[in-house]
Amino acid sequence: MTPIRVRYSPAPSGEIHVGNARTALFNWLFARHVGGVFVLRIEDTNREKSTEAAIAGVQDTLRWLGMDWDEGPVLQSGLAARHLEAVEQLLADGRAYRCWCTEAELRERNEAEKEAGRPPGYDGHCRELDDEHVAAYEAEGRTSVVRFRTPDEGVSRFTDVVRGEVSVEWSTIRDFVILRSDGSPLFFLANAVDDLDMGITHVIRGEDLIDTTHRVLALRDALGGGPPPVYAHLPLVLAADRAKLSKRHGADAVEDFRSLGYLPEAIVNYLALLGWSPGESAEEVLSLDELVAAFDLDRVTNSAAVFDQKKLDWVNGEWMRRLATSDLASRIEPAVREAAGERFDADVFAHAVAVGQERSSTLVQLTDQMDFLFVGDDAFAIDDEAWARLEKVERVGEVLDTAIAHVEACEWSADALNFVDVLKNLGVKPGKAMVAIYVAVEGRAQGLPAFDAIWMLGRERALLRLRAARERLGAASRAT
RNA sequence: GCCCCCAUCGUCUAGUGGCCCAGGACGCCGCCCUUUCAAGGCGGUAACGGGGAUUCGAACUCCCCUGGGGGCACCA
Repeated sequence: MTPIRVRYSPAPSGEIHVGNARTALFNWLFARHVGGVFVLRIEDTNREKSTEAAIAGVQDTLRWLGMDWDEGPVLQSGLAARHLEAVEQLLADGRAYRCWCTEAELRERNEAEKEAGRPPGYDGHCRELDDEHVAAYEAEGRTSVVRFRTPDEGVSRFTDVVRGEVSVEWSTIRDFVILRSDGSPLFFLANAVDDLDMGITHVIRGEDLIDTTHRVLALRDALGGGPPPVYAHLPLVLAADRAKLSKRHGADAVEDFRSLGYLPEAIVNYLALLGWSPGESAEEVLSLDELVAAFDLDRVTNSAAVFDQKKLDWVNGEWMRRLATSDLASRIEPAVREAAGERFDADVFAHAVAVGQERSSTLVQLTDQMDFLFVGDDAFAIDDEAWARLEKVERVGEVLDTAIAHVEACEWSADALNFVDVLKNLGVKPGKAMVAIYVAVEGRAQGLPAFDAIWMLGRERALLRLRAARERLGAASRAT
């Protein structure tokens, strides 16, 4: 039995888009599920659009998401000799021919085709050129490309695992270029040759490529390449407005979500749910291992899916809470340490992560919540909006006085610090009154639990902030 | 313009002729819990695009319409 082989073949022209990452994921999950081979192939035949940085970026992103590859990265540009050989073979067999038409000529005739109500595309002008014409073109100094001769009639069909029978009339597909005038191969050719040479058995990719399959399959056939691979065209990932997801919609690349504080576990989990489902009433929060075990091409959906960041937020929150606290801490420690500098305190940090873990849905949120701890007392600031909330608290002056008195006198532990009962005795609603404490101590109306915050800050620094707030309040009330 | 693909709650989806006056998840709304915000618990809102046909019976099969998406490059 031939081993199952799949490939993920991105074009290195930028960051990995989430839709693209989803394609990588489905290939990877499928390969791991069936014990096959996952090949990473970089489709860089378009040298102008490919960069070293992008090639490295693709690998970083894949690794960060938790996907590894068994072979590669194979750079398609390094396989040029073999591509050329295939072109020569097609030329010799009469399956392809040289075309000398200039860009201007093509454009002109294309317009004419449209006028005549026919589909635009190459008209076959150079199909049967005699030597005389060729010599004339060469004398003119023209350069040529190589075009593949597509059938004039008949139907091309293939069976897609998720789409079923897919077919198209050959008459609607014109002769297409497989070799540029500079001698470099195009996607169709390189794709067909490499899949053949690499023994790829399953091609899993986005639905936007479904129409190209006929051409690639015809090329493969002309090259004498045995039975075609199994095709599975995945539904597209769309933005909320049902258009193709792009930068215009905000975050669209995996790296964007990474810097927004999303966990790789969550991204991969969420992406798996886009175009695939684990089945009837099954748990949706799944680890990579669980996904591998559950994944099945048969359960791939066939209609486009809208990317919903709200659900990603939820999945991420689930993963934030699922992670061991120490693991979570290690993921943000470098950044917090760097921002804190001298003021960093390992014990305080550990405590902050522990109490922050269940109330944040992203790493950024978690980090932001503890910034009041590692900021210098002179740099500590309360924004206007938060201060307005404090001022609105009923009997806020008394609330702050009570807090100050309690913090000054109580035993030093997070439990003993709890002055909810004292506030009740004062006759104010703790739920409302505490807002003032949050603002005074943390600089914002919501954040880490207040008594933990005070404890982490230490008696001196907490009192400094509470007194400062009381003073500012006093000054304000005198002024009015 | 031509070609291809798709069509269940706002969103992701379950559903492959009777188990469905359609189930789950996110979101949203309400209540509870509560030191803020969350988290958590409980409950609620909400969908088979339209029209034909087949059938004893259609979300599921077929046809038409409509809608959405994709493709038609010397991009991949």
